[in-house]
Amino acid sequence: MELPAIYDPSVTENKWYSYWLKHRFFHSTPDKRPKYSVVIPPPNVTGVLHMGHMLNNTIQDVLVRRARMQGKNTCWVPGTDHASIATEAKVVALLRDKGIQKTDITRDEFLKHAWAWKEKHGNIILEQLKRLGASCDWERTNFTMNPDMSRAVLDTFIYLYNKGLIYRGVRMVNWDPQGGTAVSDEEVIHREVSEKLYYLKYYFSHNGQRSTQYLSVATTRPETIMADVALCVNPGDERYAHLVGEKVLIPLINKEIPIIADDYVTMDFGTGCLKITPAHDPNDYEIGLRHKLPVIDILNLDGTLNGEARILVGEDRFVARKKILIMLEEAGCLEKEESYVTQIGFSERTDAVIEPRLSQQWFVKLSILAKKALEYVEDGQVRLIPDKYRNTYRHWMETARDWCISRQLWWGQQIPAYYLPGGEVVVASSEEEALVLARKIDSTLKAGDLKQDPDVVDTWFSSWLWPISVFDPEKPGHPEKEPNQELAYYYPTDDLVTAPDILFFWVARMIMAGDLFCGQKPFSNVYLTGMVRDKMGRKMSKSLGNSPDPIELMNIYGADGVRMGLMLCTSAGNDILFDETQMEQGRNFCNKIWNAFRLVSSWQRDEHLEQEETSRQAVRWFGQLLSATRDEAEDLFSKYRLSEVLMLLYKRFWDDFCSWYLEIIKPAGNAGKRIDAATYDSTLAFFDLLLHLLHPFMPFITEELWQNMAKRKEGDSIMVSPLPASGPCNQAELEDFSRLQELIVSIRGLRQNRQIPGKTLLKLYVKGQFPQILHGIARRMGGLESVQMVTEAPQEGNVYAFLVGTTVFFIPLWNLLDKEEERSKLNAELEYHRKFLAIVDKKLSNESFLQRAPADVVAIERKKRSDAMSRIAALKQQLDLL
RNA sequence: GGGAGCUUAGCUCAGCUGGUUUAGAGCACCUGCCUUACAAGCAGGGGGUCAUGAGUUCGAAUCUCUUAGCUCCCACCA
Repeated sequence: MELPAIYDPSVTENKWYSYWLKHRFFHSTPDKRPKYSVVIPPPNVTGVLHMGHMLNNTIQDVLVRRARMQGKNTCWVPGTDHASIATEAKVVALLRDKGIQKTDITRDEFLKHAWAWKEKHGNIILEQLKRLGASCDWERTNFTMNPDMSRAVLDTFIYLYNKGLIYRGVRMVNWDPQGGTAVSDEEVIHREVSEKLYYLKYYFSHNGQRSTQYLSVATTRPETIMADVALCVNPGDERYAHLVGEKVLIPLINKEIPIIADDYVTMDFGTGCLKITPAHDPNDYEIGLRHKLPVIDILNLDGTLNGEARILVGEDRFVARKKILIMLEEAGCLEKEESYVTQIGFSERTDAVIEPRLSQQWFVKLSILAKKALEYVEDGQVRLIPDKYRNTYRHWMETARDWCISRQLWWGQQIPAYYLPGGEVVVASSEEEALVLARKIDSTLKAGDLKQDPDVVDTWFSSWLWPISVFDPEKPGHPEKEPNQELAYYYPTDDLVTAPDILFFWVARMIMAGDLFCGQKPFSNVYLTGMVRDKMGRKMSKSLGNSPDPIELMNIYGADGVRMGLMLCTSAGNDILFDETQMEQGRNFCNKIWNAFRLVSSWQRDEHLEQEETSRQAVRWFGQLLSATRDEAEDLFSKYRLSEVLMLLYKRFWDDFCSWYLEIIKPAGNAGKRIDAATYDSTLAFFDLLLHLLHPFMPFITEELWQNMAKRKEGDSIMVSPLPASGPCNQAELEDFSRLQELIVSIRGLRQNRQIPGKTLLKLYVKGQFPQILHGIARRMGGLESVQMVTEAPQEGNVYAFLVGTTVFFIPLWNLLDKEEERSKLNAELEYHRKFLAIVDKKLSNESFLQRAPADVVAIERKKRSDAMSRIAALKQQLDLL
């Protein structure tokens, strides 16, 4: 069969993916084999594939495919996350386009729209992952809002409530006015923003009358002054001590508020005088509690001002700020303003400025759970890769505050709490059960008297169960229940691959849930990927337009090319700077592999041909090199140094297999395309092994070539074929061979230098060590007519002499030698070795070195010394020859 | 404000518990080649006072501290 010179991924990738699916190679059910399991970090159901997913899922696929090839029963569970806030926002926007307001329809109607949307768009990202080659067990595809997953969430809620680990309370929460919901502390992103600090005049009040004296107060939020309930100074502040107890008037609305004293206030910031706005600032709220001050909330849920504000009612908070500044200015209450850089919280999901808001929410007590979850990492049961994240993890776990889990949304699991007409609450898995509980409080209650809490739980409250619930959805909330067969087999999972930004959101909480319900860790290793950034180190974002479309990239470079490009430059925990030339390198490598195959497949295996000595030696060498490579790769894998594994294989394939091995055994021009059977069989075995080693990284091309290199049956696949055995490895022989390579490189350099064409055969004389068995290869690769061992330099006119190791090689060059140039080159080399010798000598003449350094180190130095000396002697001799 | 980490060739990074020829790789670069597998290729080559200053040590890219620059995490001084 004639193969094209350029590898075309588009004709192979689809073909083999379908083939794999058809034969259910990705599917796993429990059996007697050791297992390897991974759960995917479920991408948002609204999501489309971006470079972060590409990296993350390529890493998972590499680990998963490798485990599968090792004969483990391998299970990679895929699925998506319902992502309450993001999805709800999308559906709301979609409805708005249709002219429907969320407030105009019922909860059930809204959810119908949302599910319809999910059915239509929800699987895009999973389909895209198939393009990448992800070997997920698609028969297990899950969704965090599937009925049994939701059941698990509710059971968990009820269990924790009954245990006293979930409570309801009025707290200052992070309110996202755009999403219309509370969010957890972790979902608030702080960014530095240039703001203004406004100095406002609060005039003293004399029985409600404005005095001419005032107190200056600095604030960044002048629109909240209507919610002020006091001014506050530090009790030790002499400037203000006499004023405590006096009253001032709020500008514009002239409401009288007291001056109080509290240690919280720092004297040297601003004016040392703070306005207290309990409803709109967490610290003020605390102060308000201490001083029994009222709470005046002037904001609506959407961030507009309400009637309590008295002025600017209905205006958005930021519009109100602009307007009130003008009003303050006009009223003479704005003293000055200055630039001020401060941190402001933004919603992770909607990017709206977070508003601290006092409200009734549900919380999970984290202190006990966090302590347990910390232990798993501290004692090494859960390994973080790289382990620098242990510190970060510890810090968070030690300071974690309670987790606000209620969200004022409809898309998600509705909180299983039911309110009695009197305000009491019962928690139960259904309205019927709730009624039974409620009747213990009030026996007259009947169906319909109870009102379910309208909120849903935080999405992470379902995804923290993911590694458990995908296998046994009945286990969460029921620690006493026996695990089902699936959970018993697959749990704990082996590796989790995720980004460090959800270490606390997700990873830590999965460990908590794992401990709570299974008494065990959910996974053994957490591989934390870096972030994919652009070439300039910027985050990829839609607004910058620096985020390439992965599908488009795969169209250009092939899935294998893109996978390779990503894997080559990723090390755990380090960000990767995306550069398309890396994909190009990946594509080029595919082409290299393809063409190596073209070469090999053009040969005719001939039983009657005798194996040449050069081929025999090449086979011997490369077989040993491959054994060593397997061990090295194994070691690197155990350390999760995936990019280094790939680089190792890249070099072995390209440099050693193609540039050396194949070039040596390649049938010479006059031999036609016939090759002896022994060499041919070994070559195919090597190729087979290399394809196996490369398969986890580049699944498509390796399958394509593996299928083509021998007769295969329907149902065969490199994925499930046993790894060919490899032989022993003799280090000394490998070293001999690398000296042979050095020799040939020197000869090639000489040719280039002297412009000696490849066809001109040269004579080589050797003084020193050079194994006889390698002479043939030297002749072939160096273009030599003879190799001869000598004890002295040959007397053949101009002789070029050079060193490899401590062996001296001579090549007669007739009239081609420029003696002057040669002499200066030799002198330079001599100089180098003399300097080197001086350094070694200095060490060896140092008494303390000899006394304190370990014996083997001293021995190495002695060896260096004698090597350097023999080299110097050889160089001197060469100079004499000239 | 607190904590963690990074700084090695033009770029991206290895260099693990200090000692293996006075620092390694890939890419990029330079030179010569369309040599019948591959120009997405072949052969050869150049390039770094290991951010800074000091210390520990017989010996430091590697350990300690200083300074500078970057990154991330945590923290709501208005």
